[in-house]
Amino acid sequence: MVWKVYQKLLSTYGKQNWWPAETPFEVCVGAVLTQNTNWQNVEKAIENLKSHNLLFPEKILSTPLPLLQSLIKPAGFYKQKANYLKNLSLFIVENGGLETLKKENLQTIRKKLLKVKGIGRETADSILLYALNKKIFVIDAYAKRLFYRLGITQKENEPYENLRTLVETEFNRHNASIEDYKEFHALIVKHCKEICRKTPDCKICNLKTSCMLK
DNA sequence: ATCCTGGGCC
DNA sequence: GGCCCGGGAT
Repeated sequence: MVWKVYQKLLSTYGKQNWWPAETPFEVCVGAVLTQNTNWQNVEKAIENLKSHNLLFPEKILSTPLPLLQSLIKPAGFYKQKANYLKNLSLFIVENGGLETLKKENLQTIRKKLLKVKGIGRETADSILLYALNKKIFVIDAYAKRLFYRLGITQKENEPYENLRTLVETEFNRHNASIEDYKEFHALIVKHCKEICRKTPDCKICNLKTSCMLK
């Protein structure tokens, strides 16, 4: 079922080629800044950091907190997120940088990431998949909503790990690649932003034949 | 007025 | 489980 949804979304929208970023560290920063925030506003914050040449963990650490806060203000929740960015940057530096961290086992990195204050499951898995190229699926509010509406899940607030396991089990049965993991999450975001919104636009939805909403 | 690719804290 | 954080676009 989940695999068919992926195929349908892929043929509808085509490849998304996520994550939009120039470096793995930019992915990490974006993953934190986009927490409960429109990506449009995240782009403004990232542009501010770029124009000050701060998109490096060491630079984030040496930036005075008030300046960091003001630069990321467009992304909202700027006081907590400034601290989150410093926590994450410190973690990366202490682990010898992203390239070194990448060599470690997925579950080892995930456990360590989740101990960083400000890095929850979705943010950790986004970093693992898109910055460290690890095979793990990212669940977000869109995926929860979409799967519930399609009838794949019964509860609207199905626990994160249940959904992740659901997708990964089926994807592995189909010998899915890391690219498939990346594309599916990106496609879910695109579909839910444009069609399967809070108030869905079912008339123009390509998934409606297999959707419980109809 | 509502919504946005959540997470921490109680 | 509920509440708070928050600017920007619509």
